[in-house]
Amino acid sequence: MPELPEVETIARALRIGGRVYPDGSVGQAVQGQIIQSAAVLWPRTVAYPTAAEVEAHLPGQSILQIGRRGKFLVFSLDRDHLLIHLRMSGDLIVEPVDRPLAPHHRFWIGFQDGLRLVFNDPRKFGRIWLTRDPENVLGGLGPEPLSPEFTPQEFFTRLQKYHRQLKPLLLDQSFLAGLGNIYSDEALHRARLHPLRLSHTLQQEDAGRLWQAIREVLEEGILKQGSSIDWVYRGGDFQDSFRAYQRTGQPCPNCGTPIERIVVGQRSTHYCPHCQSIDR
DNA sequence: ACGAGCGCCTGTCGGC
DNA sequence: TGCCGACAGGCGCTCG
Repeated sequence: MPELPEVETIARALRIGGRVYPDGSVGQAVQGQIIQSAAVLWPRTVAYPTAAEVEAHLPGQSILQIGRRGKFLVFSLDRDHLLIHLRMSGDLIVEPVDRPLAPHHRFWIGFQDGLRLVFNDPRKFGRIWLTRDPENVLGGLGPEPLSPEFTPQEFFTRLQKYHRQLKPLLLDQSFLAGLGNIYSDEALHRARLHPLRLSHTLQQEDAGRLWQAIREVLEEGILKQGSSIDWVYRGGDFQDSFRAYQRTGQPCPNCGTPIERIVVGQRSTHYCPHCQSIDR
């Protein structure tokens, strides 16, 4: 599920609790909990250091703070930082330790009061890191799109710097942290920019519209608690606000022209051929 | 400096 | 019904 709004939704739920899962149970907060045990069920889930070291180093540490950087969840512990990337199909679930382990559980942390935090990930693409310095992992990320440091002027300048198609550029986490396939298609549609338009051809006004559109779709996404699509229900409602993503053949909300689907960088890309013209 | 292709994985869906 | 390809919210790698 994981783009910025979904990861932010999960981070908030782990901080304050109250997330309702598909089975109707309600997840509790885990911020402040003391880790009692840790188990890695699929060793390749651990990107760094090793499954054995993760299991050895986590017990005894407290979860002081739960944050997000781009699509990474950041757990600040007494000594280390636990970083989790959900990739395509990962999710974090808080449940009682006496519940049987589900087939797609890859990693879990047990707490003193009988709860555990589980990393569930059917496709096994998700990764975790345990490191003293989170910058080792997060250092290459581009700006945080909802932060005050991300300004229209700075965005315009960096768009000029590259001669790249907008869609792959927006998906590049070193350019901007947090956008994925859904929110980049939605942002480009709202900004009325073609996904293959080259970044350096944007005028300041185009860049300003794109900057605004990115902030809008992310803020709306967070407000709606992310997008729920396909067979994995997540609880968010932003899918009801899609204007382009997965709307191939359906009318553009602006002009009625059928939305088209092309493949860019191996990813489905949805856009309105009328509103999002390739030439300015 | 770019974009394309592929691998990593499991599951769902539509067509035949 | 069963099989088979296309496709899925991500990203790191190689290759031109």
